[in-house]
Amino acid sequence: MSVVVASDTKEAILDAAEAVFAEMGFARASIRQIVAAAGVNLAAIHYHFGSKDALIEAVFTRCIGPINARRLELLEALEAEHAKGPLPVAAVMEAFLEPMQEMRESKAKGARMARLYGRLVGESTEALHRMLSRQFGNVVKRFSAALKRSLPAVSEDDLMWRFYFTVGAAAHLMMDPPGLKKLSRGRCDPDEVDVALQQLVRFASAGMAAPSGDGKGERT
Amino acid sequence: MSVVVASDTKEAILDAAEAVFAEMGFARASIRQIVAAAGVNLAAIHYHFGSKDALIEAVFTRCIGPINARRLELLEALEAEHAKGPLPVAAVMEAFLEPMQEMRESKAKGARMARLYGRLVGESTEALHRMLSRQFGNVVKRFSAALKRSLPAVSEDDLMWRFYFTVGAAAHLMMDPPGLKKLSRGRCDPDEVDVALQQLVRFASAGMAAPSGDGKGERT
DNA sequence: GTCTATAAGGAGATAGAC
DNA sequence: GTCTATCTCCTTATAGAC
Repeated sequence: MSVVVASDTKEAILDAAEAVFAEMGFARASIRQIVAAAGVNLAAIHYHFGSKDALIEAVFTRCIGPINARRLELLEALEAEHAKGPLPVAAVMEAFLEPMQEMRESKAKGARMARLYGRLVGESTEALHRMLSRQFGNVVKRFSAALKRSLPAVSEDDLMWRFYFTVGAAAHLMMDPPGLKKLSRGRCDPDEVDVALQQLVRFASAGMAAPSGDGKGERT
Repeated sequence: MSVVVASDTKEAILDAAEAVFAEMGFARASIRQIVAAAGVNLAAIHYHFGSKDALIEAVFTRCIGPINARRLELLEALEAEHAKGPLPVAAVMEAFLEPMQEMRESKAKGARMARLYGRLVGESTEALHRMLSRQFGNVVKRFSAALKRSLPAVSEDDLMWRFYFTVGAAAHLMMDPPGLKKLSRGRCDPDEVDVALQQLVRFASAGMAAPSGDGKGERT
């Protein structure tokens, strides 16, 4: 009853590559480590993917695709729910941030994907940059429009800046959990994903809605 | 009148290493590229620093040290100025964020250091992590205390989370200027450092002062 | 302190048998 | 599709002359 698993070794390589890239970063990870982890032959990577760079792209797409799909799904549900009234900014931010964080809940694979996700932003070469633009273009467009609807008083440029800062905050959280744990001496634990998500949503929502300093009157 | 330049080649290596690391990342940069850029011999790096890892640490320290010193300086000036009244949160955030951004103003070296700074957070190995903790420990302690004074209504843990998110947003901005420029189709330019700083300070200040959701009533 | 020369190994990629 | 064997290149690091 084999419905075809699309080549067993190809999937094994992708799984192993995801783990190794997440742990080592793209540059330091070697294809020899990956094939060892996958239990396949060295030449298999070049047979199935052609090169290490192509493998990186494949892992990247497989990782980020479902997250972005889920983001758009949540946003659409949100827009349907609030078809008439205003779109709460916190809900929009949660639709963006939760799919990334919820991956961390399924312990093994989640943690790996989270680390990988952070690396994608951090270790940006020109090739990775082009991929990021391609993968995120639609998400950015859709969320920008939603945020514009949520916060009509904030200019489009301001929203763009703030959305970008939010991505940075989220990426930092994904990439570097030990940092916060150490600096807070254990009191703040990014591995408590629901707490982390709540903190991030609150921070980002407030940042998004910040007064635009067209005048000069900001007040704490 | 040589007042000793602390070994000419050592400085040349540090300068070149800073540039190469900033451009390539720590892992992909090779010491051969560095000695070529510095115009010194291959063996000089091992003579002066011992290993590539030690060179990374030296470059890191030289890069981050003045920034953190300036941060503390600005914070102390701020505390002196507001000895009695409350400490405006936006001013505290600016004291933290401006030294990093102002580096970018001196075009050549500034841009390199900014990129390097971003990489330090992004490309974190365990060794780099220990260094980050060491270099940032004092800064975090001092700014946490200041923020606590600025925002007595926000819990210490919340402040810690939010400070961490701010670091992520700033690092993202340092590391990945093309990302924002591309996504905004050129409208938002991180190379306009004063605009970028203003945007970041506003976003972070609002995020810092976000309502702590002790109850459940958040409102846009 | 600075150099040349080289050691010793890891990297990505490939040819060709099975 | 999978394997072995190997090619070629580049890496960090070091030994030892000057």
